[in-house]
Amino acid sequence: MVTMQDVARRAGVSAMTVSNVVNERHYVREETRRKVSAAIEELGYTVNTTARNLRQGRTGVIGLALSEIDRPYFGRLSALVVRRARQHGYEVVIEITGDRREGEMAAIQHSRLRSYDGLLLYASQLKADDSSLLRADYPIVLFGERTYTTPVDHVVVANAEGGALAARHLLERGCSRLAMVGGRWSDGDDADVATARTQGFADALRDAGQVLDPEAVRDTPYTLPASRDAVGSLLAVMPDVDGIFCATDWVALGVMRGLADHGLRIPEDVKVIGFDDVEEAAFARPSLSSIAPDLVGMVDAALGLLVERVAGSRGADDYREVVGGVQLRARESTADERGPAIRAPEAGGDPHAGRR
Amino acid sequence: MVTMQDVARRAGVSAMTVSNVVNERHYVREETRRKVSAAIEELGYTVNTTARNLRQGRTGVIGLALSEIDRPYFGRLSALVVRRARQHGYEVVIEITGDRREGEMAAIQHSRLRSYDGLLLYASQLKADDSSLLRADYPIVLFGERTYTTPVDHVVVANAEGGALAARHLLERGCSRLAMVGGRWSDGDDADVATARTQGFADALRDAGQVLDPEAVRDTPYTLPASRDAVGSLLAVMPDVDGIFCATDWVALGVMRGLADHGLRIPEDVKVIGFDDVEEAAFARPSLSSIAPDLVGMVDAALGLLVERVAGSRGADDYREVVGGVQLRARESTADERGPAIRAPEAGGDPHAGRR
DNA sequence: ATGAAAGCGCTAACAC
DNA sequence: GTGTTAGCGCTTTCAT
Repeated sequence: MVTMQDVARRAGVSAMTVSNVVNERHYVREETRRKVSAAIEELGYTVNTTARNLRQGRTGVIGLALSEIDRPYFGRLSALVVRRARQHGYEVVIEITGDRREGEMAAIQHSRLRSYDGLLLYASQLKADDSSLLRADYPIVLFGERTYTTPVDHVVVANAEGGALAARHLLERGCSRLAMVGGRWSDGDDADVATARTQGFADALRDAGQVLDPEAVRDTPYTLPASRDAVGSLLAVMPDVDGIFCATDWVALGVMRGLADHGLRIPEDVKVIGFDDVEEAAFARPSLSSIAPDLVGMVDAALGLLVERVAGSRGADDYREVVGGVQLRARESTADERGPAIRAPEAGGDPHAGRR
Repeated sequence: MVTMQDVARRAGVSAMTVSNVVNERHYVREETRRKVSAAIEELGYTVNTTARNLRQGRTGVIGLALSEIDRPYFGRLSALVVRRARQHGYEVVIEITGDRREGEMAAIQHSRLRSYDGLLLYASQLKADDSSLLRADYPIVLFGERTYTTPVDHVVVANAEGGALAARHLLERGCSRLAMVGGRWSDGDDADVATARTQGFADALRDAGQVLDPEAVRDTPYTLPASRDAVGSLLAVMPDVDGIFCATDWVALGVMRGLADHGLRIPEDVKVIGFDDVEEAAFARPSLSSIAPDLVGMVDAALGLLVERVAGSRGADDYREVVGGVQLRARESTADERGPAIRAPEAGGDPHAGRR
């Protein structure tokens, strides 16, 4: 292994000068710079990041903890985080929590153990009781969940607003027997992704004079098989359903398959709308209407908050909440029989991020 | 920040003893161990991985370089790699190459710069000419590409065999006007994923007395829009196509959408088969027949090779090639009109990995 | 079974 | 502008 010392000897300077060249500090004489650069080239020197990090008291790595990586939404999220983090000078290590509370808590522990500089945590299962963990003297930004009781930086989709958009869209397209798959009724102060979307959906229906039958909200895991099978149990309690809001597009893909298995046509018999606007949605048959969150804006905000927190440039009591905007993308799966089907897909728009 | 020294003072021992406890070395007296553990607990000590790594000359991180993360196949691959690597005691940092040769070369450079302990590289664009890079005195395992000219550890899907399986399946199901989307004719010794699958497909057709029209092989990017649009150009040269082999399932999803846009029914008018067996495939409508590689076996093999290489437990001239097995998964998209449609989906089997 | 000394490769702080 | 000194937190080596 070639060290700075080796380069310094070769170039006839001190290690410090090599360091100055490597780090592009400006006050190095041009001639010296060239000598050192030549020596680096000849010896094939690369800096030892570990040593640099030890000296600087950082690791240059942030953790990204999420439920699963092999689902379109998380794939897209990861891609955005990795790219953006690198722009901030950080590498990203991915941690899989399996969507379990223990997994999410373990990620926090593990993250500190591994000495990441900070953690971006997609937490769906952490409850207010777990706040002590989040309070940790450790830079954490929560993503995708809203926590009311704990002071913690977090970025959240406008879940309730999205649910309301979906409700109004289905009503407008003539649906009257509405259901939700992947929904859950809130049972306290906390609102996770599922309950927030359900609440927004139910509230908007109520405002329109409709009541959402509790039986019509199927609380199923966000997997393709479970979502497909949810159709059967939904039809058992509501055989004449004509509009389904799915908590995520992934759920919707399973539901569409389930409806087909029951011989139901989309959108003629049942209209379907999802949430997340993953790329698959626009190419499914029929193309899937969806609520599109401003993922790019949210990732930017989250990393901004995390980097600030790591740098300590924000006070210990100064916590922020960023709410990502949502937009309706109407496609074939909610097309009105009276109008022409909308052809898929269009380019993504540029939703706005609200900041409080 | 709490250091070993702090713990040592608190427990009334030396730092070395704390180190011995932390690393679970066996020759520590039980009483001492308890004292130290208590001090660690009280002070909330965690080891500084950076310092440990500096001392041990490793980073504990391996790089995973792949084209894109936000595609089902790569999502699944990443999930497997992350889980398996952790079992070997490594974290994984993901690098996106964008499926460009420069991206792949940059990943190697970057990886050395960042001092990862090793690199798992999904390379599709590296040519034999770039062999010097791979020869680097740096542990690299190639994944998904076959390289003939360079001595390098690599793990590869049985691409040609998979292509042949697809060909024979389509023929067996009565197709006679065959095409391929996402295929590419080889132009040299090297065979990347696309050319290997194309070759296997074409060879199997030839063996069955069919000739694959060069015009019927559409070399399009592996994206949903490009794959959908490829259907139009394919129909222009081959209006009566009745069987399409898609280089990946992702391509197939786009092709299925494109066929629908042209009013063609699957499988009645055109049968479609993909490659990779991603979860979406089994839930598409119709469910997509696919060639399923033994991903689990391949990831195990790749990490095994990489860990050996990092540990230096294999000679500098001892390079291995591992070939991952493939299996046919027949589903609705290639169903025979004469027989009943096969209902999706079944659990994944346990393909065999061949080792040469 | 435990401790003391040394040093991994780098850079902050200061001296020249 | 460039060099010297010191030390980040840990573990290897060797002594006790």
